[in-house]
Amino acid sequence: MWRVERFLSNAVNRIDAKGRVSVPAHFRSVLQLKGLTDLYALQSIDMAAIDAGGMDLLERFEHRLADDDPFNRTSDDMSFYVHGDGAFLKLDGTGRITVTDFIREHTGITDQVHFVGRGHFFQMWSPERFAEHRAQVRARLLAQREAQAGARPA
Amino acid sequence: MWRVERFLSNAVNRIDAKGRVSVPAHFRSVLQLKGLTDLYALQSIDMAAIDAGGMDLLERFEHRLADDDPFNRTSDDMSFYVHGDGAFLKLDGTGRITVTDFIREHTGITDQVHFVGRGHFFQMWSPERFAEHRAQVRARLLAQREAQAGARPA
DNA sequence: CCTAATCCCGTTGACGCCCATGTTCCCCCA
DNA sequence: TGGGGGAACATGGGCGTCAACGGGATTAGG
Repeated sequence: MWRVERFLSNAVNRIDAKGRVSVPAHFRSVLQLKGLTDLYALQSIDMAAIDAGGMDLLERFEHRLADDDPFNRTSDDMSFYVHGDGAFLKLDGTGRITVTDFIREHTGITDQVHFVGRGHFFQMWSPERFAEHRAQVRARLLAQREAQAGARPA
Repeated sequence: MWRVERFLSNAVNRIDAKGRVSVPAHFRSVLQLKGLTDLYALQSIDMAAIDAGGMDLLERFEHRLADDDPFNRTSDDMSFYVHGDGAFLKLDGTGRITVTDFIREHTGITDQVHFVGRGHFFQMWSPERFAEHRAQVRARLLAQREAQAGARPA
C-alpha cells in the first residue's frame, strides 16, 4: 500500500460496552503522518454527522475570523460554533475514542459508527443515516449530470 | 497531550452549597500557560453570558478604544463598561470560583454553569440559555451557508 | 460575635492506560 | 490451489489516576 495523507474510503466499527469505538487504522495512519494525537470534532451544520480532524480543521474556520471586532455578529457566531461548540476526541493507546452524547445526539448513533473519509477531515455517521445521505447524494449527482447532458447539444 | 493556548470546547459543572463551581481543568491549564491566577469578567452586552479571561480580554477592548475619539460618547460608554463594570474572579486552591450575584443576575444561572470556550476568553452560561443561543447560532449559520450555496452557480 | 471567604482533606465517578482475546485477511508454502 | 501460519486490527475488560464535588476547619473582616 502507498502513502496517503488524506482521509479516504469508509468503514463501520462497533461501539463496545464502555462506549468506545476504534478509529479505522487507515485514518489513524493519516493522523500519525500529520503528527496528531488528539482530534477536534464539530457537529456538522447541515448534516447529521460529526466532522473530525486535527487542529488544521479549526484553523480552516479561524482564518475567516480575521475581523477581531467583538461586536461583529457573523464573526461572533462563527467563533461560538468553532470554539465553543467543539469537542476533543482523545485516542487511547489502541486507537479508540469514546462516543460521547455530543456525538450521539447529533448523529443518532447508538451501537455502530460509520467512518467516512472527506479528504482533509473525516466524518462519523450512524450507518442508517449514512446510507440515506449516500443515496441522496448519488441522486443529486445523477440529476445534475442529466441536466447538463440535456443542455448540451448532441 | 499537546499545548493549547486557546479556550476550546465546553462543559457544565455544578454549583455546590457554598456557591462555588469548578472551572474546567482544561481551561485552567490554558490559564496556567498564560501565567494567570486571577480572571477578569464582564457581562456580555448582547448575550446572557459572562465573558471571562485574563487581562488580554481588556486589551482587546482597549485597542478598540484607542482608535476612537476620547470625547466620543460611545468611546466613553465603552470605557465605563470595560473598566468600571467588570469583576475579578479568584480561583481557589482546587480551581473553583464563587458564583456571585454579578454572575447570577445577568445570566440566570442558578445551580449549574455551562463553561464555553471562545478562543481568547471563555463564557459562563446557564445551561438552558446556552442551549437556546446555540440553536439560534446554528440556524443563522445554516441560513448563511444556504444563501451562499444558492448564489453559487451549480 | 457573626458572617463570609479561604484552605484542606476525603469521596466518587469518569476516563486514560494497559494487557488479553478474537477475527479477518493476506502471504507463503506444500 | 487450497490450507497453515501469521500479522494487523478490532474488541473486551481490569485497574490506576485525576478532576469534580462535598463538607469540615481555620482565618479574616465587619
